[in-house]
Amino acid sequence: MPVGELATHLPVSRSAVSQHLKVLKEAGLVAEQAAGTRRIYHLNEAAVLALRDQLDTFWDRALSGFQDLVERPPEAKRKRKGHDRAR
Amino acid sequence: MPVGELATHLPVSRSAVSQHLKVLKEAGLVAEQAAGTRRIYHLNEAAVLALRDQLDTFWDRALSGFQDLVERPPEAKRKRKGHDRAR
DNA sequence: ACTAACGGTTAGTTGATACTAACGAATGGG
DNA sequence: CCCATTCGTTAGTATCAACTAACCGTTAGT
Repeated sequence: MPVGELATHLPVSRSAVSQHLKVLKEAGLVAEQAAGTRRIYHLNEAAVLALRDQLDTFWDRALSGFQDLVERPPEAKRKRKGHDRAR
Repeated sequence: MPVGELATHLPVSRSAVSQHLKVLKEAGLVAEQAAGTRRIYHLNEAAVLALRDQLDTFWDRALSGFQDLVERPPEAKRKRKGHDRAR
């Protein structure tokens, strides 16, 4: 999606959008293609999913670490429920 | 764990820890018990897990929303893998 | 060449966050 | 009562994220 169009959907200026997209691009979460004067941005879905996985791992470790810290008897283990996309 | 002890494990001042704990308490993520001059803080595990769930839901929606936005053909659905605590 | 459209970049502003040092209230022991 | 310990709170400081307006380079049509 082009920057300008993207910005029409958001409550901020086109310039702000441009700046955010720059950060996202540098992080590898979006990719950009030039089309004339337009810059078409695409989500890098694999990277976003990887980010999610990393956050998931972070949470797993954090919760595991907290469990150690308070030295409580371990509760019955609870598997994370699966999440299907509801569409 | 008492505030002062907690602070010895962290790279910030005791006062900073106290301030953070206040925010966490107000958010319901920790609970406090007075023991003399000491304040013993406990994690509110249920609340932390609920927060994680909410973040999880947020991500589900965000990813679902992004999928709509780019109007790509839906990929084969991938169930989230289960996470067992490795301990 | 001129013009319009697009978007990256810069400078400036604002508000939030995180920190430290210091103060003082509360607790408990001698 | 005095003293030491603990910790919440305040004031001040620094950093950073997020924003806007403006500028200007690039592209493409006439």
